[in-house]
Amino acid sequence: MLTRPATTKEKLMRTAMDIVAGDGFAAATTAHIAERAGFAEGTLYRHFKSKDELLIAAYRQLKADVFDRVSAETGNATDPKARLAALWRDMWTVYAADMSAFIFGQRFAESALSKAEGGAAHERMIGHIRGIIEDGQKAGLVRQAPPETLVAFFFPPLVAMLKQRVQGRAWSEAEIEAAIEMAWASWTG
Amino acid sequence: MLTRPATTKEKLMRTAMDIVAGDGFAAATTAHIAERAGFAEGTLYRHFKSKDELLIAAYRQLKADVFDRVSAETGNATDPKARLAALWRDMWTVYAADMSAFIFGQRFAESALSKAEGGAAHERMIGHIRGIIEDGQKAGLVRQAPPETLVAFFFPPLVAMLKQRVQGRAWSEAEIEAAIEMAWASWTG
DNA sequence: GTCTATACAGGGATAGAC
DNA sequence: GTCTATCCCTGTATAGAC
Repeated sequence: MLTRPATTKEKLMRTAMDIVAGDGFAAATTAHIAERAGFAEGTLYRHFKSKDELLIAAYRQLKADVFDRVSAETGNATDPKARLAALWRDMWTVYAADMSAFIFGQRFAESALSKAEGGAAHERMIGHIRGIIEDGQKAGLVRQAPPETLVAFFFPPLVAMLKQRVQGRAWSEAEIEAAIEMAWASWTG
Repeated sequence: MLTRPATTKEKLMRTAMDIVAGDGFAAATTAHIAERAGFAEGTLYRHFKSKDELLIAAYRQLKADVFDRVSAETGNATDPKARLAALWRDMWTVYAADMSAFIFGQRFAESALSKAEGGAAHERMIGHIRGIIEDGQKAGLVRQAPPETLVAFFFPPLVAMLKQRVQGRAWSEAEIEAAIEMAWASWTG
């Protein structure tokens, strides 16, 4: 979902994603998706049982791709702070390079479809950072707060900054550096 | 929008809000809204030009109500840390008491309608916390980072914790206290 | 202000030929 | 696998009586 779509199925998913990101779920009609992907409407139903299934498949694929990309690049670092920084930068890089994917992910997560999806795709990413947190707590570097709280000071600020980037806010390297410092400061106190 | 609806107009807005919060925007049809509010479908159009206008009006009203409630309670505190804590607690109290309003706000903000709304309603709340930040920076208590960055370590973690609350996560007083400490730690380093 | 009835368009999904 | 044609239903909005 992050690379250029090759198959018809991928093209349909990618197109749906772009439409949702650009004009919202209401604009993502089967007619619109098929037309913009360059296929007939009937073709869509040869690849997906329903429109909702198409959107859910696109979301799952997106999350899987992001997870793979991020966990492939991170992982070498040893101390918790370096791992936090690496994960932040990886996610930033991936989403900044594909704002359409980022916006789609946000919108999907707030839609009623996320109920049907279950949220399993997102859980893996949470597990990733939980590992960093728990190692840091064992080493006595990270404060003894519930992991959920610590996670709330990692992803949400990152996402908020990406959202501002969508609106045109340019972030310098120094500002990103500072944000990572702030996340770490919240973890350590 | 946070108190019990009195007029027909308010009843329609409140019902629309509850439906969106419960089953998403797709479920908020004019027929469904009118029926659940106890009116005929045609009545809706005596109070609003369109369905979208109804939803936008509900969002604006909600944001205005939350802003009034929060700024009425906060304001007495003097030092930045106490003001941060007071604002956090106020917002927590308001939204925790009305999860439907909270979810509607989140969903609306990620919908295409937010484009038409403009985001002015949300800006006032941002302005509120910016005041705290700038005073803190002048006093040399808060780090010299861009206010946008500091805001990203206030609202987003708070919202993330409220979202978990919606999912059934119970937060103790001590945990909320700790979260406020973490927000402050991120601001001071 | 509210209701009933209705017009009208648009959207999801299927059938069947190629 | 893909396209064309089509069905049916739902959703928005209006007209007009009470």
